[in-house]
Amino acid sequence: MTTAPGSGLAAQAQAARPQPYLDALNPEQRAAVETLDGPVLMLAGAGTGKTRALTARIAHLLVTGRARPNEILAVTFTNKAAREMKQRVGQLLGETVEGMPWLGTFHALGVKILRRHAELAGLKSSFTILDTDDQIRLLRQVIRAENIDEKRWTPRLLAGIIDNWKNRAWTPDKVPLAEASAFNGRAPQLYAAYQARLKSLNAVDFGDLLLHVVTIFQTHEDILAQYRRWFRYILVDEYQDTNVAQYLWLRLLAAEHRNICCVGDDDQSIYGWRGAEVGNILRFENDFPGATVIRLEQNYRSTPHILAAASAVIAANENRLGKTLWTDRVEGEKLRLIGHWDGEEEARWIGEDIEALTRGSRALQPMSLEDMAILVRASHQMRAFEDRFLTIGLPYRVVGGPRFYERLEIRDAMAYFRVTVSFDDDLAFERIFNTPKRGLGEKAMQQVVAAARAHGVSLCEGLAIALKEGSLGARYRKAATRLVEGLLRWRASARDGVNHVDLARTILEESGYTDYWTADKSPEAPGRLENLKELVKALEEFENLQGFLEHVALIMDNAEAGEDEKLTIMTLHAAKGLEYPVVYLPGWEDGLFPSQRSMDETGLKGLEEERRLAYVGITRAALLCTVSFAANRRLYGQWQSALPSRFIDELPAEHVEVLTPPGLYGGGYGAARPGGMSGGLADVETRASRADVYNSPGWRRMQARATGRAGGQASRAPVVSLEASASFALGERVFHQKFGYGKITAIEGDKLSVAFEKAGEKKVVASYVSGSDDIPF
DNA sequence: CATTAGAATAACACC
DNA sequence: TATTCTAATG
Repeated sequence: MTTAPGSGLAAQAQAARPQPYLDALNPEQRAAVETLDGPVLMLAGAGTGKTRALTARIAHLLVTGRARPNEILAVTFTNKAAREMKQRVGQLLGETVEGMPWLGTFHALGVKILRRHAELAGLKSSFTILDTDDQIRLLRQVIRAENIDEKRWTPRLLAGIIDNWKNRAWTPDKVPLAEASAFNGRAPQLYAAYQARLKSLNAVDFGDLLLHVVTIFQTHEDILAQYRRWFRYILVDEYQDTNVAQYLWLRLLAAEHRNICCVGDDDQSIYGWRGAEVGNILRFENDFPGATVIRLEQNYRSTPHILAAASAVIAANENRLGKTLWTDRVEGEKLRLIGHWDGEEEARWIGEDIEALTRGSRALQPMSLEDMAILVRASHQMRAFEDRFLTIGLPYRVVGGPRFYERLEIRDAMAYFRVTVSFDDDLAFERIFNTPKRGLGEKAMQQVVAAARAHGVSLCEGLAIALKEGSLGARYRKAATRLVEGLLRWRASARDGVNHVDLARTILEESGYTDYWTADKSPEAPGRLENLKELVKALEEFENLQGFLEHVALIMDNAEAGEDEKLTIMTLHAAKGLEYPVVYLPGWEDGLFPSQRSMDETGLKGLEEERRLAYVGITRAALLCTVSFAANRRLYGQWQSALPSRFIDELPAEHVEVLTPPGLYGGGYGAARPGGMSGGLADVETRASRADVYNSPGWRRMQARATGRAGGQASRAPVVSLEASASFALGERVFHQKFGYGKITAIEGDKLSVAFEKAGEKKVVASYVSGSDDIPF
């Protein structure tokens, strides 16, 4: 039993220390900082300085001696946020706070706790964390083992289901019958089999990091009590995005002292698909009766127009607590809206606009690229921008795109490290077994599996045994022996304390992996070698291989430390919690944003989440926010056309400046060009027509089309084709991307029956067919 | 066993 | 369109 440190005398002595960090706070923030005891719910709108309040609160806890750094549990949503918070607390206190060991994401904290009590979950404390890729491969094995058709019931689907269950803290035996219909009712059984496989691999997936810890807390009074004593104060950021498992975790820990402070904004709840429950935030006062609720509503980030536009959009949501953000700023740009013919033009326009801003345009000072961000709904939108910016040489950085650690060569290399660290890691072993190619194929693997099964050991040991007892085909012996010897040698080196960076290099060389890529003459080979070098370099920052592997599993954000100024491209999700002076929000088209899938799957709920995403996007901007959409976009190499997002209708006209791009709606006057648009006569001259555009027949027509023909005009024809009628006539000769030419034999609504010349009679959706005379060439 | 051509399929967001 | 999977061939 430790006595409570920081109480009594120490606290009094320290209370006298200066607290300059309080001066910078408004009354609400200050209340949030100084109400230290008991439950506190901070409802903090976008840009209201909640991070400032949170960090000040931590500083206050430390300065007043209420808690030591290691007695505060602070949960953030992303690793980036955790880093930033650590740094800002350090700044407030004028020194780096050594050790806030319990400041991190739920997952990072989960690992930490689980490592201490792994045996209670049937694991060794050296367990590995599987990434999504491994998870899918493992699930495929499980599905195959049960003789289920993996085409109909895909591993991906099962992964989603299990993830969902884990988010709700359901172990296989706790899955309610009513939820168990997928996979012909066998999903819980598959889930159980999967958990068993994980255990035997000494591995966990992301969901387990929470689930196991909750289970341990629920079943081991003593351990829970220990942590309750330990974490004297609990802080939770982005509370609106916590799922049930996380909620239970927090409630278990806070139940006794109730010193829990949750910060959230129901309007920024954008992780419903990951099991987040906005209900958690709405229920807070029930869970913690007598909670102090503090609202932060003064926005320090955005100009009035931006704020008004964002507020108007979010106001369309039914289910919200309701908040009124205000600002005492007066001046500022309106939100800009612009439509484009296609995605490429959108990218081109944004590129030019950005360049104009760096030179100084509009009423704004020249801007640094660091101050600008393009926020997209889906990561595939990034490509058009990357292509464009590469050609014009505009430096950019992608956050959260295809990640470094997901590349083939990096995953291969890491698999080698993983097996070296843990021979039990069958998944990694499978990966390296014949990588690089060493003549050990499926047959060889089967023999290894047989040996491993017979002795009840891992594949790696199975291979060693098979070699020893001679059950491995003669043709495989040479290569297999080399592999086993290599692994043993590397393992021994690791044990002898050989520097892990050198060891990594050795592994890559001795395994033949580096040579493999050196010998490869394909154009991407040099890049891959380059990446491997980078990987080895990255190891330097860690103490050993294991530490590195853990880092990689949890921290997938590539926080590239770049000195050069770069523009940022990222998803809306990744942008939460960040702010930029200049923000571009491209791709506001129905179907893309709001995403069709989101609406199909969860209906109104999904739509409202999309709308919150729009709100998050707009509120990232401090000075200038530009929304854009494209009439046509390439999807899977097919041209698709779309209507402007319904969220665009929700932007109040008085806060929006509609720009007309060259070439659309018959526009094209120079005033619309970036660089040429700064005030002056042109502005006055075109204002009326711009407003008209926003309310123009063309606009209305596009709206009206929502009910009419949807999609596909494959033609690159001029703008006029937007107006061309799309109706088809019986007997008309048409062209289809896949089936070629054919004649229409029947029409039902938007479905056509077509007798194709090559493919025979097919039913197709009208939008995939074009009249044969406007085929693009 | 490896290579290859052709087919299938994919893409919503993240720790 | 770009990647991945499959079956057929070397």
